[in-house]
Amino acid sequence: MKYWLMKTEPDVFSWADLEQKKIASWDGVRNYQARNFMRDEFEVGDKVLFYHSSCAEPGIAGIANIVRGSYADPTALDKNSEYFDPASLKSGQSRWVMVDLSPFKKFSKFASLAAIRQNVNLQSLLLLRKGQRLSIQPVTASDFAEIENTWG
DNA sequence: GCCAACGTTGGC
DNA sequence: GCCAACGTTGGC
Repeated sequence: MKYWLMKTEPDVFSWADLEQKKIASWDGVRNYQARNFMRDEFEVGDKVLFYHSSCAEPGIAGIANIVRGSYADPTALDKNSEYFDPASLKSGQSRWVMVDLSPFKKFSKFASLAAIRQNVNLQSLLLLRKGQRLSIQPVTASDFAEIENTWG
């Protein structure tokens, strides 16, 4: 089983939205590195730290489960979608993929970015690296355990 | 709203 | 294949 961190703007899609939907398609990823993680490495059962970004209090709200592996993201071909990708339409197929996930556990205490920063055991977390903008990041088993044990 | 740090695009 | 210009991310 692998561990990941996935960023989302809560104004667009939040942990509460995930709990309400039960199963959500993670569409709209338009970055090759992030796509390749989903396409090549994501497996059903992987665990995901659900991260709220670009908001008043950035941080991890809970843990989600991958319930379906990667498949074509159809929004790339949809002219009316904000995620429309002209290059995909031109080639006739979406070059982007998505996965499905479900809520697994809401954290008992929200793991704010500020609090994560202060944890001496999490200093190698990619999220804390300067200039790190990847919306999907791998997380080590030990970092995942530290986060779950501290805030889960 | 600012801006640093990236990623992508496109002319050459 | 280089690289300048441009666009995006995301914390603050």
